[in-house]
Amino acid sequence: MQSSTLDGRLLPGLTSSFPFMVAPEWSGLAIPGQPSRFLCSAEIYAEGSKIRQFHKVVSGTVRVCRVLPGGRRFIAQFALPGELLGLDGVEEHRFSAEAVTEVVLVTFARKDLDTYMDQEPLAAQSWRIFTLERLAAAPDRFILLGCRSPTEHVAHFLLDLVTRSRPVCHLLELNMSRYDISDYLGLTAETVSRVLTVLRKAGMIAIEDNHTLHLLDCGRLTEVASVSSIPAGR
Amino acid sequence: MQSSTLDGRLLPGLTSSFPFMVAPEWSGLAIPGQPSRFLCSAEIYAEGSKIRQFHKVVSGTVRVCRVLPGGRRFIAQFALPGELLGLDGVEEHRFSAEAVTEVVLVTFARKDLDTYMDQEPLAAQSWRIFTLERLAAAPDRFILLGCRSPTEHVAHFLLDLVTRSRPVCHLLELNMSRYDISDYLGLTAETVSRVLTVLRKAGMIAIEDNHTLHLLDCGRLTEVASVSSIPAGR
DNA sequence: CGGAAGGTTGACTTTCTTCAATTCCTGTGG
DNA sequence: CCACAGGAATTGAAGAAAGTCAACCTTCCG
Repeated sequence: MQSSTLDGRLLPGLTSSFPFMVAPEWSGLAIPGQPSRFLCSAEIYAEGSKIRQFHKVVSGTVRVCRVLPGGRRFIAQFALPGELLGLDGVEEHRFSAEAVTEVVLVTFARKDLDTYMDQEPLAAQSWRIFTLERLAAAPDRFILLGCRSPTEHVAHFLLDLVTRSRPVCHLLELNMSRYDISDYLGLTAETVSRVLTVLRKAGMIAIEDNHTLHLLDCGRLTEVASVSSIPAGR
Repeated sequence: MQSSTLDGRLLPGLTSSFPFMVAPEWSGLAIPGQPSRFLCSAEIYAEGSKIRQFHKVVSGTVRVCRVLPGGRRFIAQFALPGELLGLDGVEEHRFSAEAVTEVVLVTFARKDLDTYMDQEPLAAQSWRIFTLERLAAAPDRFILLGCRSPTEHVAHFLLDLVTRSRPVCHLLELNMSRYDISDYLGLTAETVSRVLTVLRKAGMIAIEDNHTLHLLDCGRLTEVASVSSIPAGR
């Protein structure tokens, strides 16, 4: 899904399963020097701040979120190792980004993006692939948020996380709190907790501790995750 | 929002308030001949079909939708005049597109996109602006779908539609049915109807007929539309 | 004129949230 | 190393809100 072919050659693209690497066609845009480090809970950028850079997560987990007028918080994205961060706006950030764990990032200059891509056709192409994929992926989340049952939504979330994490075994490291998860899914922490309990009692997952899950039956989880198990609507 | 400057010159971009026009830097990619016409309810493309083209709406309204496993339908997008259509996938369409009214489209070849943009820096840049804007806009809908109250969501929908329609007066032509609206907002038609009644009784809108609304008090509508009027959640 | 589809309204049910109480971790200091 | 404190997580009971079902009304088109 992530890579595409050009002249029969594999295009690594901007995001990659090797988070610590920057593809050669992008290295010219990376800001030189050591990757930047953020402690747990540190703010990476603030909502409303001018966008000067974007980042690639080397290690750790980042939450991209906003506090809504009523005081409620919504998390737009969890950025995992290998994924990009900081494209949540055109001129200024429309969300803030915070480190869920300790985080290491490589940084790219945003203002040089256009001139850089005019000179680097490979970079321009991998950027187009990346944006098109992301654009095409957004409606899936629309569906989850719109036609969600909490169970479907949580199950999908777990499968999504384990797919995006490198070790595709049954182990799932949940770095974020239940509150983070609920603010990402548009639910309450209580509901998330209840759903996890149901899934555990049904034997689909095992909860080693609050931040370590085992996905015991991915087949059944996938079934549960497929939207609209029951409801009618319309 | 739509246009950006390059060398002090205004970049019209790919989408524009003049739906019948194709910006000069894009004309080379447009498939020559008459714009294509679709009757009301006609299918423009099918879910799962290979993506060969994308379109710009000249006139009419298009719904981009998918029928979910349980039989429920979800509408990912309403494409209005001047807006683009057919970017709902990388290799194949992940949604189908249907004409809500009679629809006229101009068509672009998808396979020539990469080579074309390598030759046309202006086209490449307006494409980047477009995709970045769309990418940055997606989270707003996440919030609406996730933290929605039906009232907030419907009010926002009305304001969004009237903004995207040319005549920015208080008149709003609703081409789609209540079912379309509900499938777009992740609600039921009954709920949409109830909310409209509430807004009407509160004097914020007037319902001339089922497809013609007057937004009488956009200020108050905007207030209502701002997410999280009341709820706590976390 | 009549029928079918779309739209509205009402009563009822289900579901999630809310509020509250309890338990479980984690990290800190004695 | 253990005790303790504070936050995180779970669980339960009650309440609110949207969905479901059903009836009725309206509009549009043959």
